[in-house]
Amino acid sequence: MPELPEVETVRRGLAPVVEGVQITQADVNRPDLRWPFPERMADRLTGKTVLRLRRRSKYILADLDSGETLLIHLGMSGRMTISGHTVGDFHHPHPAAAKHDHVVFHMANDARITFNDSRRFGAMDLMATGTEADFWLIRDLGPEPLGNSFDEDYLVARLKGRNTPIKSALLDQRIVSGLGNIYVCEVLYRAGIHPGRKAGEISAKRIRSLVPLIREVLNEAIAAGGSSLRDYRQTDGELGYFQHNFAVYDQVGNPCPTDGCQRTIDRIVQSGRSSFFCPQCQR
DNA sequence: ATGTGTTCCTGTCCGC
DNA sequence: TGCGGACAGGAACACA
Repeated sequence: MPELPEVETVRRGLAPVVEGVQITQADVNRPDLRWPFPERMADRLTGKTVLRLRRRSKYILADLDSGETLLIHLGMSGRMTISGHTVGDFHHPHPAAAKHDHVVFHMANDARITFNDSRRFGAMDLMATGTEADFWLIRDLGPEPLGNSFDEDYLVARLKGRNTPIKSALLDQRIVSGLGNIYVCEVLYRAGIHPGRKAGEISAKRIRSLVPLIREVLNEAIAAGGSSLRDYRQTDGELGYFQHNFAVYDQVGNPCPTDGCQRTIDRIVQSGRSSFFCPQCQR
């Protein structure tokens, strides 16, 4: 589920609770998620202080005072929740252990961070801090969509001659990293581009228009605390609310929100994934 | 190299 | 209620 805005929301929720705080204990309740955990992961986390929480694409990076960085990917169903801390005048009590609580971080400030992932498409790994450029999970990622190296000229050059549908191209993390199914659908709606259109056949002008729209959609979603689908929550249990702003995602049969458009939102399947769009407004 | 389909896993929902 | 099938925020992998 989590795309860039959800991961950023999780990072922002966790940061004030864990930055500068020691991990007193790490419970690792199974040997793997999508891949095996790194050797002696619990030992390499225990007693270490989290210096800083960063984000790269859909990865949360926790820099430790041991010189290692913990990488966390939430996959489709990964969740991180905080308990044992106080927000305003509300104290979040520790809940009972739940099914699929795979890793639990006990912090020196009595907060507890629980990683729960029913589908186990998530991942955790450790790398030497500062070696992102070479690290297998990070090295092939394209630019951050909210960063300076992602711009109109880059996207035009990158999509030139590509035969793949624009929907697939924007989901390709090597081209731009952080978008997922929801936000690609929303971006293409705002750009008026049909998801099935071949990337290389779209005019440079229309490709250029995608760049500010990608930034706009992601920034709006971050401001809304991400999208809460099914039971996704922010770290403090609050719901994000960007899902109320979906124009097309999961809106099959609902009216197109464009003024004067009489059509309803349609769905097609592209490489096994749903694309939602307005057949009138997106060409 | 590029494009496409499959696969990992669990949970939920919908029709019968 | 039960059962089967479709579908779900990701992305590596195998194969044409």
